[in-house]
Amino acid sequence: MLSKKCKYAIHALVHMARDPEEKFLIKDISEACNIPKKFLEAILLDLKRSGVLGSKQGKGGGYFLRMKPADVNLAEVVRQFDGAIALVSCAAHKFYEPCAECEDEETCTVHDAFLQIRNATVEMLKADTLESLVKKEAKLKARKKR
Amino acid sequence: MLSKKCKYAIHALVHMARDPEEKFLIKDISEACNIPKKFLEAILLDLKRSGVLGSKQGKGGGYFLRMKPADVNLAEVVRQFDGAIALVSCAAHKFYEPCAECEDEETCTVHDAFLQIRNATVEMLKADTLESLVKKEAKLKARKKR
DNA sequence: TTAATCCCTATTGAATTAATAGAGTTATAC
DNA sequence: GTATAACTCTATTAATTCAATAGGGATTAA
Repeated sequence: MLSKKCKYAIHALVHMARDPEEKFLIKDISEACNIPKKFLEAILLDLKRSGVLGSKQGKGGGYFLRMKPADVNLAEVVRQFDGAIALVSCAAHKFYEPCAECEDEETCTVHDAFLQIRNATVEMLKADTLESLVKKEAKLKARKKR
Repeated sequence: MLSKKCKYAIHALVHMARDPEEKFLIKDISEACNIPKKFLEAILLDLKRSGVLGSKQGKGGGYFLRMKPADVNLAEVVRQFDGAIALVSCAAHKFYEPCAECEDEETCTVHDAFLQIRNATVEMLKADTLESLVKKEAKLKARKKR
C-alpha cells in the first residue's frame, strides 16, 4: 500500500492540474482535498524541491505547477515518496537490492514473477500523467451526468 | 513492498512445492531458504492455520503441503500475510475501505488508475501458482545450463 | 510596518515489523 | 515409561516507520 503522504501528494497534484496556470494556497488545497494542513505543507515542499512545483513566498504567494501536467506521471511521484514500486527489492530497478532468499536471480521464479508485476505496474503508472488523469476525470463526470 | 514475513512464506512454500509429497523440518527449510528459524516457525504455523500446510508433531514429524501446488497461488499468500494487494485501500476488493480524499469514487481518476493496477496485479499473482513457479524454475535452470 | 504566506527543524505518539525467548505439547522409539 | 525430537503457543522487545503537530523563521505585498 502507498503511504498516506504519497496518496496525499497525488491528490494535491491532480487538484492543481485542474488549473495548471493557477497559484494555490496550502490552506485551500488542504480543505479541497481533506489533507491535514501541516502535513500537506511538508508534502508540497518536497514536491518543490524535486522540481514538480514552484512557489512564491509572502503575501499573495502560493504554490503552482512548474512542470506541465503531461510531464508528471504517477511512477515518479510514487518513487519520490515511497521508493521502490516493485513488491520485492530484488525486482526493483531504481531501488534495487539483492535478497538473501533467492541465491540465483537468473533462475529464481519468485524474482521472475515479481519482476513481471513490477514492469506492468510501472508501465501503467507512467501512463497516468496529471494531464491524462484530469482528462479522464472530465469524461467520467460527463458520463455520469447523462 | 511485501513484508519479509510474506516473502519468507513464499520462498518456503516454493521450496516445499519442489517435493510436494515430502515432509519438511522447520530447521531444514530455515537453512535452505535463509530464513530465521523462530520467525519461520510462526510463518508455517500461520500457513497451517489457513489450511495450506499440514503438520505432524513429535519425533519424525514435520510440515507438508496439504493443498496441491496448482491450487496455491501468490495472491492468496500475499493477502494472508500483508492484506490488500491494491496500492490504495479504496481500490482493494477483499480489504476495501473508502478514502477521504476522493469524495466520489465513480469519478475519481486516482481511484480508477489504482483499480486498473490492482486488477492487473491480482491477475498475475493468481496465475503464479506453486506449480507454475516450480515448473518455470526447472525451465530457467535447464536454459542456463545450455 | 503589518499581515499573509511559504520555509524549516524538531518532536511526538502510535503502529507495525522483525526477531527472539522460553516454556508447553505431542509422538516415536527403544 | 522415559528420553528425545519435533511442532505449538504466548509474550516480549528493539528498531523502524508513519502520521501528524508544534513553533518559530523568512519573505513579500500592500
